[in-house]
Amino acid sequence: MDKKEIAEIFEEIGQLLELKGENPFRVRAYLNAARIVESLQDELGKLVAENRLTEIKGIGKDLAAKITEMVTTNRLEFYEKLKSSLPAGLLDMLRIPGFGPKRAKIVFDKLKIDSIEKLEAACKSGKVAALDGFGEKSQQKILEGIELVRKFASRHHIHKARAAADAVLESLRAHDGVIRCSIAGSLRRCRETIGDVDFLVSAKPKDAPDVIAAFVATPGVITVSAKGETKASVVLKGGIQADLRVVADDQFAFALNYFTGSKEHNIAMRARALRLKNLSLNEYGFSPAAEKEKSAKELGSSVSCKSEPEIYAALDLGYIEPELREDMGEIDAAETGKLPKLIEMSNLRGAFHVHSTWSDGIESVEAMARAAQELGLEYIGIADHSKGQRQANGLDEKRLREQADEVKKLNTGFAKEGFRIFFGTECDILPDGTLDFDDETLALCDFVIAAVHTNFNLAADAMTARICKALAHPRVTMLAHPTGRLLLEREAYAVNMPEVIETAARHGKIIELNSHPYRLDMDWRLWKHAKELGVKCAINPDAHSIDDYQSLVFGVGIARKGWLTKADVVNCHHLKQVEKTLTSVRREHQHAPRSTPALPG
DNA sequence: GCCGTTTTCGGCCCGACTGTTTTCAGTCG
Repeated sequence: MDKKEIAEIFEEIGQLLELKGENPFRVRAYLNAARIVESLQDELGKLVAENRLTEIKGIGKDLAAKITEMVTTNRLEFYEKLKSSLPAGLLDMLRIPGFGPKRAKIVFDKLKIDSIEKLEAACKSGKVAALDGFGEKSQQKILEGIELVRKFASRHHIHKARAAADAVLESLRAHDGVIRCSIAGSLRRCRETIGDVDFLVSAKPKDAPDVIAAFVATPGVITVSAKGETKASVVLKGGIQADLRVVADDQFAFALNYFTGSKEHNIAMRARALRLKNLSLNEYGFSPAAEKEKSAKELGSSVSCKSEPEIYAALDLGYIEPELREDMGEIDAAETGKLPKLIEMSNLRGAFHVHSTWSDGIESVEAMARAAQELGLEYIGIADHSKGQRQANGLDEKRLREQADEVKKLNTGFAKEGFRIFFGTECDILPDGTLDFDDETLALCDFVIAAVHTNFNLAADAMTARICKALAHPRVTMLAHPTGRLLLEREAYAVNMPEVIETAARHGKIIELNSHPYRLDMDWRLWKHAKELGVKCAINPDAHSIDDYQSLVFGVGIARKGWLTKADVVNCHHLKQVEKTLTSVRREHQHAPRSTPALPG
């Protein structure tokens, strides 16, 4: 079993134990282990062989034995027994908002309900309301929750959440009672997909009810799920859950930090406050750990912080950017001054992977170039589809030559303006790992982006070999959307990304960050891995229209999550440097051809 | 189940809101 499978099993064990009413700390240990295993950099087999699992914080003797069992035997007896002791549908029911493990256990014990369907039927017949601890309202809420699960099963793409959030934020800012306001939560941390949107407002206590009232009445709010004096929850159009918290202005920094999360980061911060300063930290401030019954809410913070940097400073830490707050080493780095200087939108000097009307884009090459120029970029890389993409009007050899001529002509004009169009292609990687153009044709290009657009259903091994073979091709400069474009689920594919990254490192190739606006979560830890191996990344928009350049923002967000700096991202470099990089990738391989990995079978 | 300048037991982060019950448990973030 690999890390991901083992992580999933630990996660499920955590939920199953919770359903059984087990010790919550035992539950947490499993959920924690799931996170740890998934983000391990070292090879699991190696750790097992060297008996080093228990060196990992959070993995003790018991969990190490379970991991070893899974790695060596491909199964886990404990898990199988546990799983067979409970009906599978119980886990499914936990997706219903407001319906947790305790209630799931009650309806199962009392009514033998083990699926969402049965739960729905029991609610409709009034059986759930009759249970101890339940009532009419609970029953109604469960029904509404089931409705929501069905309607909006998935998380929301960041760009959709951002658009919805910006509208709400604007109306909050316009409110007279609002002193400061901000987005918090995973949206502020730039996750690619967002479960719900968190808003934070500071206001005088007398204004709070009015701010809450205005929030729940914001256009775009379809239902109000909770409304109190300092907190409200609503569902926005499109099914995006949104929460608002109102705090006093001297609590704003603490609340912003708290609600930005992640939960894991918060836990680590609180533990640090206790350990180092004997202070308890919550969303209202710091308070002496001894004064447990009187929190910072009543007393005010014992250390005043007007902004987030001051909170980190109070704990002897440098400021940690929201994107890094995942408890993945950022606190240690902040303590020792090792936090990287993350890239900013303004660091981007160019954008590769730009389409035009030559294939399936909706603007001419010149229009895309002009738009990029207006964004302040120094260059773009045109990369239209290759001939295999018939439906996308992919270019054959003849048209590619014609397009090369057009770009050449445009460049004579642009050169006077200090702008450059690099000429390239988004060349299909065929199922066997060969490319859609021959070497002679590819030689027309300044750069070549290799991309998988067909045969998505290959097994992960075969897909990995296919991509690695293409990466080893001397003419290939970079890899496009490495786990597929997920706008349509069918364009996603299984692939062993660490191996792809290692191959890119070996051959000095660039990997495109998942800057496409329509992707689901990609594991940003991969980019930390790429950085460690010295792989250059590219923040590309995969732009088919001028609007698509907006997606560069998301690419920057992902780059920040991967702790990438300007040096790690090729299109943060200036024109001359990029020119050199592209030529050197080609030249290196002319002189030193490398063997290509064999395809399995 | 993990962890340990209290080292093999007893802690483990903290608070708001809801619904139900009348003092609190469950859920969520």
